Amino acid sequence: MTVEKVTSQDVARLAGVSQSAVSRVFTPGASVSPAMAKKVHAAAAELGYRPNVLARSLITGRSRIIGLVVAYLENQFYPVAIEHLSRALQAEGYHILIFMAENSESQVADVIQELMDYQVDGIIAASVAMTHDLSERCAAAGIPVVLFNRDQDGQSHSAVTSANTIGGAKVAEFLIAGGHRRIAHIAGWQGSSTGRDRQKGFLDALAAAGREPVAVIDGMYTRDGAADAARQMMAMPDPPDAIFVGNDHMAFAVMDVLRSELGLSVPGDVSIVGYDDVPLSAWPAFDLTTLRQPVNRMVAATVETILGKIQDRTLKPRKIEIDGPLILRGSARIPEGWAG
Amino acid sequence: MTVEKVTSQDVARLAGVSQSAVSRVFTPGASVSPAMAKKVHAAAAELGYRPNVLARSLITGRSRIIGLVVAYLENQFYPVAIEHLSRALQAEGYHILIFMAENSESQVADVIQELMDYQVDGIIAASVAMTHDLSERCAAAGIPVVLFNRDQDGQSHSAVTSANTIGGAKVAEFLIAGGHRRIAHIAGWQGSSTGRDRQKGFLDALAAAGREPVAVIDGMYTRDGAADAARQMMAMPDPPDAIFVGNDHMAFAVMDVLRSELGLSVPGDVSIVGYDDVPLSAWPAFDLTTLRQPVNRMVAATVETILGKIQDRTLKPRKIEIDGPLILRGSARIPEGWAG
DNA sequence: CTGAAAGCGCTTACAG
DNA sequence: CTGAAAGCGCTTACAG
Repeated sequence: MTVEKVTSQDVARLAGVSQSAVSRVFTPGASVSPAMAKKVHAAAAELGYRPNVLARSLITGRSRIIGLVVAYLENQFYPVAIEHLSRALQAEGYHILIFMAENSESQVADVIQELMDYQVDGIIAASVAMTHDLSERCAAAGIPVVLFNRDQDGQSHSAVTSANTIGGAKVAEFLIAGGHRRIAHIAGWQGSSTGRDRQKGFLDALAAAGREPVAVIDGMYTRDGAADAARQMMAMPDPPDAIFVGNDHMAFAVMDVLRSELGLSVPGDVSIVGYDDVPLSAWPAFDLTTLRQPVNRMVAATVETILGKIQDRTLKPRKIEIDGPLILRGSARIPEGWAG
Repeated sequence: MTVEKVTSQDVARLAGVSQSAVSRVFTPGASVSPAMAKKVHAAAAELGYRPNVLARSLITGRSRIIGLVVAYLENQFYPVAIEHLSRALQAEGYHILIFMAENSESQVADVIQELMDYQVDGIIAASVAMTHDLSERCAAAGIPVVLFNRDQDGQSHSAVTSANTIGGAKVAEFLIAGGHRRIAHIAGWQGSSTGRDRQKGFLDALAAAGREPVAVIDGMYTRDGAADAARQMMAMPDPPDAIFVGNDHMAFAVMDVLRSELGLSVPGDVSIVGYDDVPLSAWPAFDLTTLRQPVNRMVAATVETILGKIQDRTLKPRKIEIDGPLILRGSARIPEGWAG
């Protein structure tokens, strides 16, 4: 079992042409005569030659690799996003080098450093905290950074999110219109922009209607956090009759507590609304009413932003917010004549 | 915003040493005096130098990149596996270049080819079909291949699976012991080794007990396939009182049909047993009895196998089967005094 | 231990 | 259009 690396030299020799000619044949847009191309392709096919992408990257300064940093995959939103991101990038000739990181500053910093060692052309950080300093370092190194489903202060990075504040407000209006009297919120992690924005939009819209939440607890984007919050709320003397939960992943945990643990009915006793619209939400077992984050459009915007910046370094970082619809299902009372 | 690439030359100049010296300081195990190391580190820190991994790879012939090919991420088993795989490989200084592929031979062949262009040190194919020819090409190129959660004929690749035949048999014995009279099977995709092995183990064990399944339908590992199969089975004059479903992902769809669509009770009317034990299975909404695939051990075996082969090319490919336990939950009647 | 030199497999001006 | 040459940023024998 011989491990023979076939190089452009070998092909050149067999085809009886120069090594540069071989290189040109495999460089889109380079000028080669049809005769040359034919000879070279024949020799290449015979030897099974393909250009070494790494060697090419060393010269061109582009690796066609995008680094993706992601914290955890239990929330189905992320696998779905990764799948879309990966396919979209592949279609453009790019590939994803994936790094798992704890969502801590030092971990993320280490990971980004490793990513830079690989000479990635760009970095996508999905729901992961980046310090201001870190994103400036990337910018200084000419590596575009786009935050996916999270934003933070600073102008050195781009960010793509759904319109979280508006989304939170939509849920509030929907629950009010549904005639709910005691509305509560199990918030997304308040250390994240999505958690804060959804909560702000929700509470502001409530206030605009002269209403106040009966309870607000940070669910930390975890099942345990959400489940505990649900137990606390339902143990109140006057428990809520509607809960807006900061994402679907937590909403499932809340429904589990209400139905399996407390024997309550959803939406009979409590209406539940989530945020994301992951595939699971449509399954009959949950049938969750939720504010959809349009993954497809978020991914398209992310890919366009990062590739744009790679091709034209002078482009300014931009913040994109994409509006999503409320998806009506069976977990929350639907106001009569509701049209959104 | 200047994009300055700092190279070992720059560091050498600043430190007043040769470029090779700088290289040695960043090469673990190379011989350098403490004084030299200190000078170089100081200069490197000042300039923010880090070695270019791509240039290094060109010489060493190792990229420290592992290609991962995966078909779809809706089944939660895969995100979980990717997360574990990624973390385990990161801990060893390797990283994952991820490729999504349709599970078709030509698509997979294309993807593998691209992976080889990136000079990956090894390839992990998760539940994806590889032709014999393809895995031989990788072997010829000196790139170890390990199939994760799938196997097929041929000795040119390694494979890590759970003990699927034994697992299928365990489920059969459990359902028989539970006193079920009409046992059916919604099989995993029969084009896959896992689907075939689980079915074979299940049917053989049934036969060994003098029993026959009342129905066997291929669920294709999809929600739709499984849901249709469930509808067909429940429409039989004498519907099953127990169904072994080829994986958890399908089992959820089956439970949705039984409970939400047909108004049946699980396990009151029908016992359901799945295969995988994804995190979702433990959620109260499903509470699914299932044969666990020990992801941690499967991942550990995969990492060990592929890194072993990278370090020692003479190692033979190997097939590893890892036994998993039946996890008892509420979706299937538990035989009295059952101890496994 | 250290430096000068060759070379990994390519791309890309530069002549012709 | 084509070839000879330089060079991308490193590692690694080879002398000293």
